Amino acid sequence: MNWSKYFIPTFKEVPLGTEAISHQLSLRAGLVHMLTSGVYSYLPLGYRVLKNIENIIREEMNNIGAVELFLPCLHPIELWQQTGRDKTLAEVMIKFKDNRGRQMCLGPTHEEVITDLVKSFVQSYRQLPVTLYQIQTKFRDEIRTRFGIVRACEFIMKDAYSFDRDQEGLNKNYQLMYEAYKNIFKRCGLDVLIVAADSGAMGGSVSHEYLVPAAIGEDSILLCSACQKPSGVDQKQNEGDSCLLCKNGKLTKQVAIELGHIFQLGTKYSQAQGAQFLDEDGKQKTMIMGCYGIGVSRVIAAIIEKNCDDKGIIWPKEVAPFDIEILPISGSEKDPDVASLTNQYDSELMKAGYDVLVDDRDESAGRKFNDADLIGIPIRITIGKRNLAQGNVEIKIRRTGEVHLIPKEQVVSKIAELTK
RNA sequence: CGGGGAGUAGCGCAGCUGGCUAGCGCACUUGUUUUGGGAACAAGGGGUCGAGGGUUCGAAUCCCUCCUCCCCGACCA
Repeated sequence: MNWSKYFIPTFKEVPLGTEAISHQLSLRAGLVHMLTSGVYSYLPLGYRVLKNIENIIREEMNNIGAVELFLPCLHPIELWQQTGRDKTLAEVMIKFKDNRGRQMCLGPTHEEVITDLVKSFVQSYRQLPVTLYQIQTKFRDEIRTRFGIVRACEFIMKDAYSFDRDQEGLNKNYQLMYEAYKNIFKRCGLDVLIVAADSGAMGGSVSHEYLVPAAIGEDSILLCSACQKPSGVDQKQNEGDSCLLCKNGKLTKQVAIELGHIFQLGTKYSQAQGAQFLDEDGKQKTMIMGCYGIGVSRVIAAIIEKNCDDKGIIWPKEVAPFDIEILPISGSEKDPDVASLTNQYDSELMKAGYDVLVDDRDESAGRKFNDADLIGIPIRITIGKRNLAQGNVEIKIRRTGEVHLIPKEQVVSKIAELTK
């Protein structure tokens, strides 16, 4: 992919009215663009990152037997009246009447829709358990948006729902999700803390939050000053208490971003909406539900927040918009050697399965270097006359800053070695 | 919704105690020279100064109302 033909608007200046580093970098690196407060476009580079995260999620969901589907975001209000959440979620719900006069809303979440769907098709215990998920836009009329895509009115969420015939089945599904979530965040390059949480307006009993400690966090948790772990299953302890786990440290308050939340819902929705099935013993029973959410777009902000330096973003391998950036030094494109090596590496690396971005713009070297640091592609290949005079090409690792001067014939094999 | 900050070219800003034709840096266009860490020169293009009203001979600048964006709080998954 040539930079000149892609759409990557980068900025040197810090955008007005931004404080969070992830907010600044997501705008400066041309990942997203604000339409109005809390509403963002995903530009090609940001969209690639989003898709990479989504695919990690898909793999891990599919791995535990969850099945992807796609639910509508346009809902009739009657559906929400069945559970009473037309009232409890009234403040965040975006409502309007359509041209036929029907009261509609844009889905802030999908428990009602999925329950309605599953009850239409599942009548027997033989059809259970079922776990379905989607990756979709949610709409929430936030009173206050925050830090760009961290808290937006329109955002991408992965939400999964499990339906079981009994609590034992739910426990099993819950445990599968619990582990899958750990894998997802790990693959996104994030160290998450998992804490038992209040299930709030979602209802249900057991619930866990996946949090990343960061300056821009909205949730506060108690962390041990010594072992850096959350205070365990009991968040009722107060700041300053001793850590129950390592016994060495004191608990201190730490803000964190909530990226995922899993809930054991029980029968709150299935009861209200009449989602029942005929069990083996011939009795009608209510389905037992769980729900499992990840703020996909918010994950991007968290990754940037935790993976950057003063020059820009440092993408973790699996979510990077490109694997490799080839940077021919300005002016030297006209140099036949530089040009042919650029093309050669581009096509060989593509054949080897890498996503390659070539900065083919006619810009000064400094400009290209700074943009490369800003958008944070993990590996940079610099081809310039200076090193080429000795037959060498430079490979630089964005995260560590380490530089390898490699004979030009060995570049592709060196990349293979570095990415092993 | 309470408190604070901000809105002047695509981006970042100056100008604002009432007075020249609204400016600077970056970006953009054309040309020439450049090219290993945000190049140089020259010539250009681009503005309802957030909106509306008021005061005045004259308003980006003073007054009033409103809108938008950001931060803190409250609220929330």
